Amino acid sequence: MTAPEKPTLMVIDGHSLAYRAFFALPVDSFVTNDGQHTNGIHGFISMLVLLLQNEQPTHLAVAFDISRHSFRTREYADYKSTRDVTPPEFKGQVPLLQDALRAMGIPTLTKEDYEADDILATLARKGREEGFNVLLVSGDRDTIQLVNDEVTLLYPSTQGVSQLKRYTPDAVVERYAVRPEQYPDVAALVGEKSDNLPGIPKVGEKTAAKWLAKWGSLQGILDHQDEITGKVGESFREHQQEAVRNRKLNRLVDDIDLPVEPGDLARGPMNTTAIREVFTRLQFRTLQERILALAESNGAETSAPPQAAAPVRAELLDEELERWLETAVAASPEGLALTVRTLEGIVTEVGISGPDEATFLTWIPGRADYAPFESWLASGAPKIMFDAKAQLKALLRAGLAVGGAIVDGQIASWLARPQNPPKRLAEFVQQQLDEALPEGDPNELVPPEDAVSFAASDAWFVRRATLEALARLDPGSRGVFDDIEAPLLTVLARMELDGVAVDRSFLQALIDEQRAKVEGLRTAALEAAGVESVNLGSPKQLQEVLFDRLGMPKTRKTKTGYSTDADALAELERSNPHPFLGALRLYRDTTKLLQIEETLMRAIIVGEAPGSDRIHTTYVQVGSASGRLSSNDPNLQNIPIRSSEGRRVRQAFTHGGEFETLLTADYSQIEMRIMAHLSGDEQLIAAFNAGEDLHRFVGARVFHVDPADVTPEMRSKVKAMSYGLAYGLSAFGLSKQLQIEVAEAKGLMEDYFTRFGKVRDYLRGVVEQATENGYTETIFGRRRPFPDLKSTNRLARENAQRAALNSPIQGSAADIIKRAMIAIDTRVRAAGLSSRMLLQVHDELVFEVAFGETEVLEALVRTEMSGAAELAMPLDVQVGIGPNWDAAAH
DNA sequence: GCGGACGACCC
DNA sequence: GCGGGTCGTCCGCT
Repeated sequence: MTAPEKPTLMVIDGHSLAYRAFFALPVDSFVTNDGQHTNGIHGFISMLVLLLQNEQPTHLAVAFDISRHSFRTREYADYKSTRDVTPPEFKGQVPLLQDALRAMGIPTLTKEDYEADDILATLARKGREEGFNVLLVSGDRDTIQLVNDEVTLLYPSTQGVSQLKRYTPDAVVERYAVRPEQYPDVAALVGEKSDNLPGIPKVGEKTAAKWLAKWGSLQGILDHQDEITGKVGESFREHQQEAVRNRKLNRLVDDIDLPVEPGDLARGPMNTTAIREVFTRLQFRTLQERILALAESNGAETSAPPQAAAPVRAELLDEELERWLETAVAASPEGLALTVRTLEGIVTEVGISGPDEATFLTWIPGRADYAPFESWLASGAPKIMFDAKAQLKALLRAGLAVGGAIVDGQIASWLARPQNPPKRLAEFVQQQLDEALPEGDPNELVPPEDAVSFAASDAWFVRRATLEALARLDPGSRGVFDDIEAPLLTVLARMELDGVAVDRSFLQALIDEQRAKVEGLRTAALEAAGVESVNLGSPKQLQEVLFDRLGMPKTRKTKTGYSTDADALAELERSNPHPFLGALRLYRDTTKLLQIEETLMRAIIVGEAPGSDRIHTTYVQVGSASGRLSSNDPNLQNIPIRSSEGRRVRQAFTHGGEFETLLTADYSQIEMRIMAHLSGDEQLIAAFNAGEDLHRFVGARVFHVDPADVTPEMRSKVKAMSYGLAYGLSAFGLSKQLQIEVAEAKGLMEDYFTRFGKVRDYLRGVVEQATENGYTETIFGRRRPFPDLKSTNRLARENAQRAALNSPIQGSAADIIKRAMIAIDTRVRAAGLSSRMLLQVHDELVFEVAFGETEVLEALVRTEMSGAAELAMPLDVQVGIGPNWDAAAH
C-alpha cells in the first residue's frame, strides 16, 4: 500500500480462487439444509472479506471464465485437456457465488472466448496506464507475467486460500530467479502439467533461469541453442517447438474488448437486503454479519484482523495462580477451558482459559506450585475441552483427580452434525467462530522469549468455540449432551485405561495353529485351480482364475470387475461346483482368523506380573452418525462369534488374576423392542410381553399357525424379515437372503404388514417426517439430519430414506445402553465395588467381576440395564458368567 | 507413502 | 439392491 493518494484497483480471478477454496475446505462441512455444497463460496467470500479489510481497494471486480473453451483450446486441442472433470459438488457454486457478489455490489466480468486471466491482463494494463495501483488475485501462475512496479499479484499459498503470497517484482525474482516478464519463458520451458503443456524434458526451473539470465528470453535461447552442450542441449533442440507453442499459449492477452473501464469499477454501496437474502440461502451466518458490518462502515472499515491471537498470560504459580483461577472461575460459571498437551500419553503442558485471558503450566510431575491447579481440576467446576478423552486419560494416568463435568466441544459439534464431527481443533474453531486457529509450525525455530504457549492459546479458542457450539444446540440435543454424552466420556476413559485381560499364550497357540494351516490351504487351492501361482488375497487375480481360467459364469458386478465375495462364491458353488471354490473359502476363513489373532497379539500391552497382559481399545464417541460408539486400535466390537473357530478367539479374552470371573450382559432384541415401542403396534408389543420366542410368535401370526407348529424354516424367514425391516429391506433383498423368489418374499412382507400394520405406518411416518423436518430424532432427543431425503438423485435419496428409517431405532438403542453404562458406573462406585465395566459392543456389556461380587453385580447390572428406558414392554437382559468372553456368553 | 476398492468381521 | 461400524490387503498413483 504505497502512495495513499493513488486509487487501488483489485481484480480477482473468481474461478481459480473458488476452485482452490473448494479443495482447501472439507466439502461435507459446508452443506445447506437442502444439500447445496457451499465450501468454495465460503472460502472465497472469507478471503474476499480479508482482502477488503487489509488492502482497502477503491475499485474492484471479479473475473470468471465462461467455459473451458477459449481461443487457446482451438489453437491447441489438448490445452487443459487432462484436467479432471469438475467435481459435481463444485458445480452450481459459481452461479451462487456470482449472486453473492452481485448482492455485495461487486461487478463480475466474463468474456466469450477468453479466460479470466486475460481480463486480469487487460485491466492491469489499463489500470496502470490510468494511474492505479493494481492488485491482482489469482491462483494461476501465468499471471506472474503481469507483475511490475504498479501491479502486484496476490497468489494463494499451498497452506490455504486465506494465506496469500504477495508477488512484487522483487518477490518474483527471489522465488523464480527471473524477472516477471521472463516468467512465461520459464513456464514454457519447464511446461505446465495442470494445463497439459509438456515442457522440455530435463529442463527444470533452475536450468530455465540459468539460460534466461544468460540470453534474456526464450527467443535469445533459440538464437543461441547451438551453444548449449550436453544432453540438455540435445533435449532442447529436439523439443524446442513445444516451448514455442507453450509460450504462445501462456501469453496473456491484454487488449481484449471489455464493456467497462477501470474507472467504472469504483466500489459502490452494498445491497444489504440482497446480502441478507443470498447469505441466508447459503446459511452463512457469521459471514453475513461480517459482510453487513463491512457494508455499514462503508468501505472505511478498520475492523480487527480476523486471526486474532489469544490473550495469553505468562506462566503463573502458587498464590498468583490461585488468584487467577479464583477470578476466572468467578467470572465463568459455564467453566474454564482446559487443554492437555502430551507426549506419548504423558502430560507435558496444560493450558487454561477463562473469559478474558488464558494461561499455561509447563508440567513437571510432583511440583508443589501447581497445587491451585490441581484443586481446581479436582473440584466440581466444569472443564471445557476438545476431544477430551485422550487428555483426560493422561491426567488420570498422572494420578490427578478430575472432578466436574467434561464439556467436550467436539461432542457438541457432533451432536449437531453427526455425519462429520470436526477432527482437529482448527476445524472446530473455523466452523464455530469462523476464525483461523493460530498454529505453530513444527519446523520453525522460535526464540524462547517469542514462543507462544499453544496450550494456552488453544484453550482460549476451545472455550469460545465450545460455548458457541453449545448455544447452537437445540434443547433435545442439549439434553443428550448433558445427560448422556458428557457423563459417558469419563466412564469410557476409565474403561479404556483398564483394558481387558488376554491370555497371551492361548492366543499364541491359536496363531501357531492357524499359521501351520494356512500354507497347506494355499497349496491345496492353487492345485485345485491348476495354477502355478496366484495371490489368493487379490480379488483382481482371483477374477482371472475364476472367470478366465476356470470359465465360471460372471457374478455380481463391482466397480472394477466381478465380485469374488463369499456370497458370490457360494452362488458359484451351487451352479458350478469346483474344488477350488471350497479350498478358497477355507483359505479365506483361516487367513481372516489368523489376521485377527495377529492384530490382537500386536495390541497387547504386556504386564509385569503373569496374567496381567491387557488390551486397551479406544472408543470413539463421535464415531458414528447414529449415536453408537465405535472402537478402534484394536476394534473390540468385531471379535468373531458366529463360527466355532471364531469363538476360540473370544476364549482368549479373560479376567485378571485379582478378579473372579467375567460377566456379560446383553439386551435381547433391543432394536425390535424399540421398533415395537415406537410404532405402538399392539401385536408386536403383545409378542414381547408374552415373553415367548419372538420369532416363533411372529411366525405364528404371519403363517396363520399355532406357535407350536412354526417350523424352523418359518422361524428363520420371519427372523430375517423382522431384522431387515428396520434396515429398509426390499423384497429383492429378502428374496436373496432367504434364497426364495422375489414374489414369495413380497408376499411374505405383505403378510407381515397385514399382521403388524402399525409397523409399516410407523416406518413410513419416520421417512415422511424426516423429509419434512430435515432430521430424525431418537426417544431421548438425539437428532440426525438427512439433507439427501430431498436429493434429486434417486439413489442418494433412497439411501437416505433407508438410513432415516433405521436411525431412530439404532440411535435409541445407543441412547439406552449409554444411559445404562452411566447408571451402572455410578452405582458400582457408590456401592464401593471393585468390579468394573470393560467393554461395550452395542447391545452388550462385559464386566470383570471381583471376588465375591458376582451376585450383587449381576443384580445391579440387570436393574440398571432394564431400567435405562421405559418402553411399552420390558427390556429383557441376558446375563452370562464364565472365565472367558466365550464361556460367559449364554 | 497414500488412498480407493474390496472383502470380512461385528451388532 | 439392508442400517451402523473397523481393518487388512492389494494395487495404482504420486
